[in-house]
Amino acid sequence: MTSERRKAVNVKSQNLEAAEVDPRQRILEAATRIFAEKGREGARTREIAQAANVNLAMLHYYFSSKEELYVRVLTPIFEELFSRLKLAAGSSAIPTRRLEAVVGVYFDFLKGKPDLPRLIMWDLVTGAHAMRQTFQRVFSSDKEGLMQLIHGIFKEGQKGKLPPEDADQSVISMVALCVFPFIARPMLEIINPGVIQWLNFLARRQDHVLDLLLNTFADESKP
Amino acid sequence: MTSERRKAVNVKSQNLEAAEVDPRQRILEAATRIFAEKGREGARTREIAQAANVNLAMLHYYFSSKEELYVRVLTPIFEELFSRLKLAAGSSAIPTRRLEAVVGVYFDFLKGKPDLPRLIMWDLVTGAHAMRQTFQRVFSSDKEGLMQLIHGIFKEGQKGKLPPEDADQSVISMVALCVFPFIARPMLEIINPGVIQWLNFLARRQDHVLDLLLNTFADESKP
DNA sequence: GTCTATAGGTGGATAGAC
DNA sequence: GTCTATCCACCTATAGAC
Repeated sequence: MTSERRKAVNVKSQNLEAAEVDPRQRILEAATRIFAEKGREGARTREIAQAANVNLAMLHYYFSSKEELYVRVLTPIFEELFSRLKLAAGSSAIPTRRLEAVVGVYFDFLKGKPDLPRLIMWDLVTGAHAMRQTFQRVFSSDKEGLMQLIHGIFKEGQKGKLPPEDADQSVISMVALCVFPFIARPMLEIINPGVIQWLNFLARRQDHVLDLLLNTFADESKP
Repeated sequence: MTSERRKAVNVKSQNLEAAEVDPRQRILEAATRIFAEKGREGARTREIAQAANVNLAMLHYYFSSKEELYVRVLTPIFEELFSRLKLAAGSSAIPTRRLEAVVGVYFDFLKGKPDLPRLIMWDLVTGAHAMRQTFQRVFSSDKEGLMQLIHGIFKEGQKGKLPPEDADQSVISMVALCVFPFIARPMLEIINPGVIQWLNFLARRQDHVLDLLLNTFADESKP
C-alpha cells in the first residue's frame, strides 16, 4: 500500500465504529478498562494492545512506556472530576443546594464512568500520585481552590450549630460517604445482597448520604 | 550441627528478639508488611524472604506458594476483626453504647495494626476474596451473624425517627466513615495538611463519626 | 532445615523489515 | 505507521547438596 492510499483509508476510518477510531484512542480506552481492572502493575501491555486491536510495538509507538500510558489515562479523568466539583461547589446557591450539587457530581460522575472508582482506588493504594499531581496543578492555576469552596459549604451551612473546626471533618465524611460505596462494591455485595440492583441502590444511597450530611446543618440554612 | 544441638538452639531462640523467633513467624511478619505496602502482585518473594532473614528456598519450604502465604497473612487478621466486632455489637448495652463500642473497635483495630488498612484495600481492589472467605466462615459457624447484630444497633436506635430500611444504609455509612480515613490517608494528606498529626486527627475523627451517626438516633434511645 | 544454583516462564521494551 | 521476532531483566518455584 502506498503512503497516499493509506492516508485516504485513514481519513475514511474516522467515521467508523469504536474499533476503528484512531489507534491512539483505542489504546487509551483499552488501557482505561484494563488499568481499572488490574492496576498499574497487574495490567499487561500485551493485553492492552490486544484489546485495542494493535500489536505491542504499536502501543510503544504511541506511548513511550507503560508508565506514560498510565498517566495519560488517569490525569484527564481527575481533571474533569475536579472541574465539575468546582462548578457545583462554586455556585451562588444556598449551602444546602450546593451540597446537593456536589454530592450529585460525585454520584453521577462515578456512575457514568464505571472504571473510575477502581482507578481511584488503584491510585490511592499505590500512593495517590495521579491525584496529587492533578491537585497540585489545579491549585497552582487557581487561587479560589476547590477545597476552600467545599469547605465553605459546611462552614456556612453549619454556622451556629457546629463549631467551624467541624467543617474539616465534614468534608472528609462527605467524600467518604460518596466514594466508599463505589470502591467497596465487592464488600457491599458480601454484606448486603440488596446491592445487586446497583443503580437502584445508588439512588437510595445518594438520598441517604445527603440526609445524613444535612443533619449537621443549622435550621436557618435550610430552605 | 547435629539435629539435637539444633533443637536446643531453637528452644532457646524463642526468648530472643523479633529477628530471631522461628522463621515461619518472621516470614509471616515480613509478608504482612510487604503485602500491605505493595499488594499481592507487587510484593516480591525475594524481598519478603530477605526482610524475614531467610532465603527464597526457605520461604517455599514453609509456604508452598506466594498465594498461600498471602492467604495465611490475611485471613487471621480479618477473623480477629470480625470476632472483636461481634463482641462489641452483641453486648446487652443500649444502642448508643453499642455503636460507640463498634466504632471504637474499628478505630482501635485499624490504629493498632498499621498494615491492616492497606491489606483491606488490596483485598478489596483485587476482588475481596479474603473478606468473602472469612465472612462465609463466620456466617456458617454462627447463626446470630455479625451483620444482624450491627444492623440491630441502628434499627433499634433509630426506631421512631427513621424507617427500618435506613438501617441498611446506616451500616454502610458507618463502615465508610470508619474505614475511609485509613484507606484514603494519602488523599487526606493532600487535601488536608492537618492530617499530619495522625493520632491526633484520628481521635477527633472518631468523635465526629460517632456524632454524625448518633444524629440519626431517636431521642428516646439516648441516655 | 538450610543453603546455592538454576530452571522455566513472562514481563516491558526494541530492532529492523516493510 | 505497522508489523514480526527477539532481547534481556526479573519473577516464582524447585532441584539437589549439605
